[in-house]
Amino acid sequence: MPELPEVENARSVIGRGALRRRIVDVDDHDTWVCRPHPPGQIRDALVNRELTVAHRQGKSMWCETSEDGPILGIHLGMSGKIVIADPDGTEVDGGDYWEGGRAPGDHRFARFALVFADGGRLMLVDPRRLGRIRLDPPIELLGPDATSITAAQFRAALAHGTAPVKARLLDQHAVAGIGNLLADDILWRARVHPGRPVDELTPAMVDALLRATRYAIRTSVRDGGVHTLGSLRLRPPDARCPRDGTPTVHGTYGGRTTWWCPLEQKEGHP
DNA sequence: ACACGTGTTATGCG
DNA sequence: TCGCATAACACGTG
Repeated sequence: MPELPEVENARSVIGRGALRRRIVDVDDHDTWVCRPHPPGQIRDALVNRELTVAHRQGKSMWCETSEDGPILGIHLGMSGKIVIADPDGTEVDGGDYWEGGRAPGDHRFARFALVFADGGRLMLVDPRRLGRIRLDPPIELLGPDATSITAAQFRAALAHGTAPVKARLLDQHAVAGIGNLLADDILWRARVHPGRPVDELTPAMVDALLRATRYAIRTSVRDGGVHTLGSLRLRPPDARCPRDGTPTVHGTYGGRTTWWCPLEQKEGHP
């Protein structure tokens, strides 16, 4: 499922395959994925325009449109994928990221589409319909992007409150782009317990978390996904910490299943 | 059949 | 009002 590396890949798919092509039709009939827009509203706003630039911040994408048109917001959710197809339906580009069991060319779950003048199309393929398409999304609410966050911004994101650090890392308003697997990897790498309240983090822990964030983001983007992260081996069956062989434990923080090494990531005061 | 899920958001509580 | 926790969302997969 998409995390930041997959979203960056999807953005590049849009950048190389969907810009500067005149839009002649839009399939926006799925009012769940396209909420809050009624059917036809996105079409009316985009027909005869072009996408001009594709942006990403965290796991959110958006495109600028020609002639001072609206911003088109795109979010993949947990199951979405961007696919570019030829006029005859042949898939031209789906990126080289996660397929989620989908066979290339399977467009049964296309929930949204831009149709270009030559008949080609950009589709959001999304079986679970957890993705989102909307006009003028509230991008100003996003925190600093995890790929370019500064030390000062990172410290500020963890500075206040009592939330478990794992929940704060997942908060897209604090830092944009950290998903469940990346958060577990960052905490494991930094040897910080996921349940530690952010106001009980020491400066050394915050520094370790920043370094771990940069490492995890950099390597997973380079590798095109989170699947090369060592922390995946914290997960069952019979999972053991890749560093010390301790059987791992799991719980729930920030509403998501969380795995950690009980030897290295201890609760309580350091 | 049933539980689970790599994401977000509405709702409710103190 | 704020910060945080939880349920809900939708549906394929194991």
